[in-house]
Amino acid sequence: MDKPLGLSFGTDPTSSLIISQPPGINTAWKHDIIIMDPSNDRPLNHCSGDEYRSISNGKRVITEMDFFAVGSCPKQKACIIKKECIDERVEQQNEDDVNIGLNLLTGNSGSCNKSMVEDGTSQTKEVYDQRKKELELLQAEIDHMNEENQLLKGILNQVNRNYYALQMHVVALKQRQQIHKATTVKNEEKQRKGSIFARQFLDLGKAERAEMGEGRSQSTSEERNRDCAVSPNIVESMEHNKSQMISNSSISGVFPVLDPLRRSGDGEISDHKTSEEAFHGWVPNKVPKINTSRDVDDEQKEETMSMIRKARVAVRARSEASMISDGCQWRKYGQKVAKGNPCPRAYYRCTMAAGCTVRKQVQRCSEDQAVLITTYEGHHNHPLSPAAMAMASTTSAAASMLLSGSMPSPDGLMNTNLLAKTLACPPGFATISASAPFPTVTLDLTHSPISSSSQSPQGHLLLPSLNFPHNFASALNVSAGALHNQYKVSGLLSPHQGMELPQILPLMADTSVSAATAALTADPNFTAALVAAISSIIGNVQASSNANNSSTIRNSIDNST
DNA sequence: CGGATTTGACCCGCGC
DNA sequence: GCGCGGGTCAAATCCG
Repeated sequence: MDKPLGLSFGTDPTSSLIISQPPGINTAWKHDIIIMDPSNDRPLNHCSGDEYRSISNGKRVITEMDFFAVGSCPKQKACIIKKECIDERVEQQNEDDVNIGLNLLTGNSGSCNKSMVEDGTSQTKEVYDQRKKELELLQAEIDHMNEENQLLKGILNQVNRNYYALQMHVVALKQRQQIHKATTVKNEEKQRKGSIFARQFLDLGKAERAEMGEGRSQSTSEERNRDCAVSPNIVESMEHNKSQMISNSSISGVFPVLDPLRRSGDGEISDHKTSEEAFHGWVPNKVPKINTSRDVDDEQKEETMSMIRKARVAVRARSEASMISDGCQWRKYGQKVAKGNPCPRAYYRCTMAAGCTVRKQVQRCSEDQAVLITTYEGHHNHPLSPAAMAMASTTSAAASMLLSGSMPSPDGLMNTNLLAKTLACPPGFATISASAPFPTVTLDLTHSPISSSSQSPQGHLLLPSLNFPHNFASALNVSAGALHNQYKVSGLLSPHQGMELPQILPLMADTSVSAATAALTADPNFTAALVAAISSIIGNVQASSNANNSSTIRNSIDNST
C-alpha cells in the first residue's frame, strides 16, 4: 500500500506538525503525538500551534490535521515524534502508514516530504541500533559476570569439599592415635596396679599390652609424621572447626580452647606417671574407643577436667597491694601458710558468676616480698569484659600449648632453635613449667617493673599485646608428648605493647594456663613465624619414650648460638 | 542484714 | 599405715 501520510515539521518543529496526505483523501484524524527531545529523551513541552489542542505531560493531542498544507522542513534540532493513533478508522485503513509515523526523527534539514520522514526514520533506527548495541554489550557483560560468578562458586564448593575431606582425614588419624593411646595407657595402668589383683588376668593383659605397645610405638610415630605433613594452618582451621562442631558437648564452652585436652578423652593425662603418651592427639567424645564403657568415659572426663583445672597461670609482679586488680571479682575462701614461704597463701574464688570454677592463689615471694605471685586456675563460665574477651583467644591458645605442647624432641628438649630465631624478646619474661604437680605458665613481670609506662591510667598493669593463633596449640597437639616433662620457655615476651593485665589475667584463669605462652607473640608477625617454627618442630619430633625431666627453651637457644 | 573475710578443721594425695 | 602438705570447707567474725 502506498503511504498516504507523510510526516514532517514546519519551520518550527515544536509548533507545526505537518502530516501530508495524498490529494483526494480528506479524513479527520485524531492523534496523540509525543514530541521527544532526543538529547535527553524527554518530551518537549513548549510546542505551540493550532494543531495541538491540548498538552498534557508532553503529550500533544491533535484533533484535526491539514493534510494538504505544505510546510518547510525545520532546521532546528531534531525531535522524536511518537504518535498514537486513536482513530480506529485510521488504524484500520492506514495502520502501516500511521505506524510509519511513529518514532519519527526529523532531520536537521531537508524537504518536507516523505523522504524527509524516511530520513528521520533511518536516524531513529540508527540511535535505536546504537542503544540496542549498548544494551547487548551490557547484557553480554552481565552474562560474563554471571559465568564468572558460577565459576567462582564452583571453585569455592570444591575448596570446601577438599577442606572437609582433609578435615575428616585428620580426624580419622587422630582417632586412630587416640585408640592406640587409650589402649596402651589403660594397660599400663592395669600393670601398675595389677599386682594386687588376679595374676591370671594380668598375664593376659601383659600379652595384649606387649602387642599393643609395639604396635603403638610404630603407629604413633607414623601418625605423627603423617600429621606433621599437614600444614599447621590447616590443622588450626580444622581444630577450630572441630571445636565448633563439638561445642555442644558436655563441657564445651567452658573450655573452648582446651578442647584438645578434653577431647583427648584420656583421663590418664592427669597421671603424671603415665601421661607420656597422653597428648598425641584428641578424639571427639563420641568417637568409639576400645574402652567405651560409660564408667570409663566418665572417669576419663573427670580426670581430664581435673587436669584442665590443675593447669595454671602464674603472674609475678611487684605490687604493694595485697592483690592485683585483674578485673574479676574474687572471694577469699581460705588462707594457708605454705611450706617454704612464711608469707601466707590466700585462696580466692571467682564470684562473677555462680558456679565459676576459676580460683586463684595469691602469695608473696619468699625471696622478695615485694613480689606478688598470683596463680590462676580454672575457666570462667561466664562472659568476660570486652577487654578480657579480646585476649581470650590468645591466652586460651597459650594454655592449650602448655597442656598439649610438651613437644619432646628426641633428646627430650624442646626444639627451640626456630623459636629462638623467631623471637626477639628479652629473656626471662615468661616461663612455662610443668615441674609438677601442675603445669604452670609463669609471667614474670618483675623484670619489667611496673612503671608509669607500664601502667594504665587506671593503675592496671600493662602487658605486652598478645596475638596468638587461636588453635595454635591444637596444631601442636598432633605431637603432644609428656606433660610431666619439665620445660621452660624464656624470653618470649616483648614488653611495652600496652596490654592491660586485667585484660589478661581473667583469661589466664580462663584457660588455666594460658597467658604466658600467649605472651609469646609480641611481634605481629609472630603468629605466622611461630606456626612455621612449630611446624618444623613437629616435623622433627620423634617418639621419645624417655623424655628428660626438664628442658628449657633458653638452654636450647643458648645451645644453638 | 547480707556479703566478705578469717580461721580452724577436714579431706586427699603423696612419700616414706 | 602414718605423717606431711596443699587445698577446701564452713562456722565464726567482720564490715559496710
